[in-house]
Order: sequence, then structure tokens, then C-alpha cells
Amino acid sequence: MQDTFCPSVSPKFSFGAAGKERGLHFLTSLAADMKSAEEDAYSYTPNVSLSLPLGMGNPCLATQYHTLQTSPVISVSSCHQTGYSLQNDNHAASGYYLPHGLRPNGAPALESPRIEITAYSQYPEDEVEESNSEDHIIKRGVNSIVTLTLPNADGYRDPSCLSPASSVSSRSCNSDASSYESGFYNYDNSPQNSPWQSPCVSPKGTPTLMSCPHANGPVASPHHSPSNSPQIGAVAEEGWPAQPRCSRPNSPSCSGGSGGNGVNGGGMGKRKYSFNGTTYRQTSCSPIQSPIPSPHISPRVSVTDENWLANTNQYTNSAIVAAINALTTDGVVDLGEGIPIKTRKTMLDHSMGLKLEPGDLLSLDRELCHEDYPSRMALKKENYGGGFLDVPQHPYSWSKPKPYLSPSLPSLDWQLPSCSGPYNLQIEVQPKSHHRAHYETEGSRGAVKALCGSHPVVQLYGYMESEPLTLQLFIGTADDRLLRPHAFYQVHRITGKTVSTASHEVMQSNTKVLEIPLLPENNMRAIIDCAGILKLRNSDIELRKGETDIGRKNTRVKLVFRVHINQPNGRTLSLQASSNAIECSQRSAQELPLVEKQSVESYPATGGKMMLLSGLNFLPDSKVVFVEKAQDGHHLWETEAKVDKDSVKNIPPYRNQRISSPVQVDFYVCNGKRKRSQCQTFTFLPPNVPIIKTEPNDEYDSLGTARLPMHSKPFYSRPRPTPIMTLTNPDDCLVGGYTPCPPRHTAMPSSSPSSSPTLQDLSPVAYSKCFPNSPDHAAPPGPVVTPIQETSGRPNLAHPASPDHNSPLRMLHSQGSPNHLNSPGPHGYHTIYDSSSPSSSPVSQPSTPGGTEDSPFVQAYSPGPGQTHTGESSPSLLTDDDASPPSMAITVKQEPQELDQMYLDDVNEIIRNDLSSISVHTHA
DNA sequence: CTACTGGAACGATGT
DNA sequence: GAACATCGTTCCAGT
Repeated sequence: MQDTFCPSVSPKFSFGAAGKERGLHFLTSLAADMKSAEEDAYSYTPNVSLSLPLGMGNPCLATQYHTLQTSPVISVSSCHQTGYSLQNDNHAASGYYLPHGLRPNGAPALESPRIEITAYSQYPEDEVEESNSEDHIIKRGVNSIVTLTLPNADGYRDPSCLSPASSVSSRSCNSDASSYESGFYNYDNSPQNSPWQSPCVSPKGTPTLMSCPHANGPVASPHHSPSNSPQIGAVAEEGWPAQPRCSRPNSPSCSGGSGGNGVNGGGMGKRKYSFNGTTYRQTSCSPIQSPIPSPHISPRVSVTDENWLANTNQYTNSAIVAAINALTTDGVVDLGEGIPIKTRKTMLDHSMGLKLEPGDLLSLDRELCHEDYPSRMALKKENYGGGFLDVPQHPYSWSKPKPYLSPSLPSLDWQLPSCSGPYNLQIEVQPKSHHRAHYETEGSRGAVKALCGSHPVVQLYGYMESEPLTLQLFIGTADDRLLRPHAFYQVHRITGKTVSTASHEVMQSNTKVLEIPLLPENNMRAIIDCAGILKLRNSDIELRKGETDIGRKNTRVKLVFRVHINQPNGRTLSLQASSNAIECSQRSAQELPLVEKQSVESYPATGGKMMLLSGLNFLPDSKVVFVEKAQDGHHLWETEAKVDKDSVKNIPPYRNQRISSPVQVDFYVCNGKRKRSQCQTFTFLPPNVPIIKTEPNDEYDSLGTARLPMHSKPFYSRPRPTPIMTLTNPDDCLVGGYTPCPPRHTAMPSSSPSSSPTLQDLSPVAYSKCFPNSPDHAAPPGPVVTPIQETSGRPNLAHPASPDHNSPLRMLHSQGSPNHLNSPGPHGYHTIYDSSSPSSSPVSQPSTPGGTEDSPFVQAYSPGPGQTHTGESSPSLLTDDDASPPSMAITVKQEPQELDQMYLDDVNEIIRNDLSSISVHTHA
């Protein structure tokens, strides 16, 4: 698994304009430099910083929270586990990615641990499907936390806000950079709090609650949704934007705010504060209440700013609050019923939101229900909505009832498992890693797409009832912290001729939730072609009272899907699956490296294994930096693994070779100062074997600490692998490569659903990963992994395809494995996998970048790169990565190019292996 | 003509 | 405090 991949190399990456994605392969060199990578890392990427140590500790927290919140929780067991288990993801992913097939070839090679980076690949997504469309409804809810809200849509930008913001927003807003991190942390604490896992399980069971109903309703008749919507709708849509404020007051945003925009929609000028702004903002300023709502203001509303403030503080406690909220209403939003119906309007989201209307009273209700002051927003919108559309309602009758539902439903910031018992909610087709979100001032930029040009697909396995369910979709965060609704992005319902899937919007705690029917007749599968992503102005959001997140550079999101299943015992089981991270910023999408997949998730402290990374925007000079942070965020250790062509580097040895327990660290790809990818997690395992020796594999290593050549072998493998590389974009792949998707699916499905659990369980082992990628993971603090789904998603990784690879990738590749060089170009990336995988062919693919990409990738993917590798080693691979520390070692094989070290290393490894007798794979 | 998009200008903020 | 680097947001133009 982990090991090598074969990448081919080609360095080129061409990407075209687009191309960003690429795979990098590298081996990380050991060199540990402690660089200040931090700078980069820290400074800029806020996100990253966050990450932290989820590690293990977190879990606890999570749990705690959960409990707190909910009470209701049910335990879901497996799911969580699964979810948590990184492994799964990894594994799965790997599996997905790399098809077994790959291994064959590469297998041997694979084994060796290498680090490669590949461009992403996204997933193959294939299909798309259709569905119907239908209602829309928007709604918003308010969150508990949130609070703020300003209403108005328009509000977002109020001029008034202007300065404010800073102050306002609490938290983070203020500081930026620094804040970022801090903020993050805070966040954690904060509202989001919600704890992780919460138990997914729904707590309540009551059916009424919600979901079910919803589900039903919507589901059944999607259209109806409207009806549903109402309820929801009721909630407030607006919520989100709510605030107008401008963080930067002036800044465009603010100004821009032209408020208009948003609200007005109009777009217009960029920054005008004017009216809307003003107004709005003011309102906003006034918090929530702002204009409209205020009156109503529902409770929350009622809250005065002050109150809000208070609330804010609460946030602090937010976790708790959140929990409470969740418990109570949250769930889904819906505010109160009362209003609800009206709200429905079909309006689209934002727009609506923006507009808002001041008047809406609705909000009140909502608020009541939820926290929602957000509701105001909702109100606005809704009211606005006033238009309300009403859509026909469905039979369901959600409308009013909903409120109830909500209560039972778990808060959106709760971490839920993707599978439980027989049920498994999986994302069969992952969204592309990049989707430029649209501002309110812009027109829609369309629905989120999958690699192939198709759309994401979500399916619920294990559900045999005839009753339709409702699949909820909202935009979640993709940082290292627990998954929670993203403050700066909202789901945007896409409607039109091209949209086959019916949906309606609902506001839940300031978060727009798109509800999509999951029908038995469709095998509980839904094509998500109705979900776009709206970007709210940072300034507007940051000003919100309760908002602690910073918008700057916080441009990654995940599609979060939830389904609530009523069970015989009256309880409602809630499952959640999150997609791979999606970069929503135009700029970031073009500049920031994105790691979609890593071939190795854990490895003995000795390091030395090659790791393959796949993702986007990898450049030749991209660097891979391993960082270990203390809980307080301090850097304990930092090492740069270079991707060297010549000398292949591997995973750098951990600073302390004597660790007795797994140590989770982070690593990221850096293209320059501020161009860092998110942090990926990596776990150093206690060396299995006694270190026989330590050789420095690499020079680099020397830097680092000692190096034991644990995995030297991998290196060897490299040779074989030549390919290192990586990848490409998935997108490209798509076309050609869709194949990948299938595999995934297949894989997933098969395994996933049913098996998945199992898998998970098994995998759980792994410490793992918390890849940023895997959404799920995010949630669970712990090691947990996300379930399969994600993994499946991962497949993407596998897909390399991207065009971009080119150069950047190459670099990596080259670095990673010289071998690669040999291998064909970019494709190599995929190839890599391929190589690893049985299919050498894939490799071939790689050879051709362009073409390759597609096909090759496909192949590669299909197999599931990761797995494949593993596969060859297959299983092992997975295992290796995941967990097994010992890891599996890698098979040895390979000949070392660098005999010297290689041999030594190999020998060592061999010895170790023997000693450990761990499972090693031989690839035979 | 509208919905999407890709690009890039503009201006604010951060280094 | 100036100059340059980054970003977010808005506009524009091509499909």
C-alpha cells in the first residue's frame, strides 16, 4: 500500500490552464529541516494550523461533546468507528484508488514506501443522473451559535458594518492570520463544538422528528419538498448571510457590498456600500435584529446586540450551546412552524437571502425554534421569499411539523457516522476538488460537478424500507477541525433544465440545507446536480456576532450529506457522509497545492518509506513539510521532505525513533510562502522491530534525526516504480478515466455498504488519517476514520489524471522517484499507481499525459490506486498505511537504485520484518 | 437573452 | 511608511 506507486514520471504536467492538479510523487526526503516552514504554514494557512492534533485526543472531546449535546444520542457504534477510522478511508481510498490491478505491476515496487505526490485526481465521477427537480425552497436556519446574523440578506454588507466587523466578529475575525490559527482552535471550542461524533445516531428517535418526515415528504415527493420546505423554509434562509458587515468595511466587500448585491442582487457595483449595505449593515449591526426581523426577532432576535454579545460569549461555550441547540431544535431547522410555510419560497438561496425583506416576521418563529436569530436572515430571505413560493407542498406536510423534526435532528455541527448497522451512506461519486463558488453579485456558477463532468452521487446502502428518505446537503468546513457548517459558503440550489434532481432548501441554523429525496425506486441513490456553492462575503460573515471563523483563506469546503432514518424503536438514526474537500476560491484553485491523497498514512518512526501524494497544483519545486504540533499549536518538530529526483526520499524519520505509541504529525505541500496545502495527517508508528540499525537513508535524513531505514525497501521499489509521479487532474481523468469511478463504486458499494462496516472496523485500526480530505474524518477527532465513503471519494486521488501534472508533478516525481523519470510523464502519476497496481498498463497510460491521463488514470483509479498498491500488496497496502504500523512493510522488492543505502536499508527492513513478522507483503 | 464560465481588474490587506 | 505580495470581490466577455 502505501508504498510505492509507480509513477511514471513524466514530469510534465501540463495542465493547462487548468491543470493544476498533478500528482507529486515524492519521496519525502528525510531531510528534516526544521524549516521554518512554519512560516508558510502557519502564517498563512489558517486552516492548516488548525489541524492540530486531532489526533487522538480529540476524540475524547468529541465524545464529550456529544454527550453533552445530545443526549439523545444513540450510540451508533460501528459507524462511528468506521467513520473514524481513518483507515477506512485510507484503505478504502486506497483501495479505491488503486485498483488492485495496479499492483500487479507495481506491486513489488509499491511496497517500498515512497512518498509520491500526485495530482489529484478527482474522482471519476461519472455519472450523473438525473432526477427531477423540483421544488426549491430555501430556508435558513439560524444557528444557534450564530447569532448574529444580520439579517438581511442584503445586510450582508451593511455599510454600517463597516468597520465593525472586526470588533464584532468576535473571535477570529480580528486578527487574521494569527487569528486563523487561533481562531481555529477557538472554533473548535466554539460553537462548533459540537462535538464530534455525536452520535450520530440520532437521538431522538422520534420519528416525528424529523427527518423521517422530511424524508418522506421530500423524498417521496420531492417536489413536495416545497412543502417540506416550508417548514424548513420557515427557517430562515437568510441566515447565512446575514450579516452584512463588512469585515472590512470598506473593502470591497463591504462596499461592494454594494450590498446590493447580495441582496439586491444586483450586483452591481462592487463595492458600494450604499443602501443595502447601509441599511443592511446597520441592521446587521444591530444585530440581528436588524431590520426586519428585529421586531420579530424572535427571541433571538430579541436579543439585542448586547444579547448577542452575550450570546457570543456563550459561544464560547458554544459547544454546549450548540449541543443544546442541536438537541432542541436544530436539527433541522425549521423554525417554527408557524411561519414556515410561507417561507418556502422557492427563491433561491442567496438571492433571496440577500434581498430579504425586512419584514419578515417569520423569523421570529424560527428563532424561537432554533436559535436562530439567524432566522432573521431567514426571515429576510424567506420573507423575502415572501415570495414564498410555496411550492406545492408535498404530501408530507412537513411544513409545520418540521419544527419538531428539527429538534430531534442532530445539530449540523455534530459529527455523525456514515454508517451504522446495515446502513451506510456513501458518496459514490466525489465532487471535483475545485469548484469556483459564486458571489451573490455574480450569477450562478453552476452545480458542483464530479470529475468526469458528471455530478456527485450519494447512495444510502442497507435501507430496505419503501419509504423515501430525505438526503440533506449542506456546505461544511474542510479544515482540520471538526466538520461543521461553513460560515462563508452556503449551498446554492440549482434549478433548471439541466437539473434532474429535485431539491428544496431549508435553513437550519444559519446554514442552508438542500434537501433531496432519496427514493427506494432509485435505489436510495441521488445524483447531486442541483447543488451549487454560494460564497458569502467575508466581511459580512465575520461581523456576525457569534462568528469566530475567518474567511480569509478559508476557501475549502466539503459537501456534507445527511440522512435520517427512522427506526422501529422510534429512534432516528442519522448518518453523515462528507465529500472530499473542494477548493472554492478561484485563486486558490489555481495556486494552492492540494493534497488529495497520500499513499501512506502511517509508518514507523524510522521513516524512509516513499509516500505518494496525489493532488493538484503540485509544482516542481513543491516541498513537503512534516510538522508536529503540540496541542497548543506549538511546533515541536518540522522537517522538510524533499522530493528529490535523484535521491528518493521517503518519509522522514521521526524526531524520536523510540516512540512507544503512534505519533500523529501533519505534513503539507508547499509551493511557496503562502501557498501551502492543507495539512495532512501522518502517523509515525513505533518501530516494530528493534531498530536494527539506523542508517541514514538519505542524506537528508541526516538532518532529521536518526534515520533508520525502516523502509528502505521502498526505495527499492521505487526503482521499479519508476513512476512516481503523480498526477493529474482528476478531471481530465474523468473523461477518460471515468473508469475509476466505477471501480470505486463498485468497490464501494460492494464493500461499502454492507461490508463497509466491516471494513471500517478493520481498518479502524489505523490511526490515521484524518485527512483533510476525508471529510468524514474531519469530524471524528480521533483516529477515526471516515468510513468508506470517503474513501471512495478518495478514489479520486487515484485518479490522477490531471493535466497539470506536468511540471510540478514532475518535479516531484522526479524527485520522488527518479525512476519515474523513466516512466512516462505525468501520467506516471497515475501510473504510479498503476505500476504499483497490477496494471502496468496504467503506467503506460501515464506515459501519455494527455491521453494518459484519461485512460491511464482511469485504469489506475479504477483499481484504486491506493489500494491497488496495496492491493498488490494489496491488502497489505492498505493495512500498511493504515495501521499497521509495522507495517507492513513493504515488500521488498525492488532493487535499489541506490544500492548502498538501499541495501542496508533493505537488510534492515528484512530483518525487521522477520522479526516483527508483521505482515509483510510480498508482492510476489 | 440567460446561465455558466474563465479571466482578470480593482482595491484592500498583509508582509 | 513605502513597496510588493496576496486576496477577496466584482466585472467582463465568450460560450
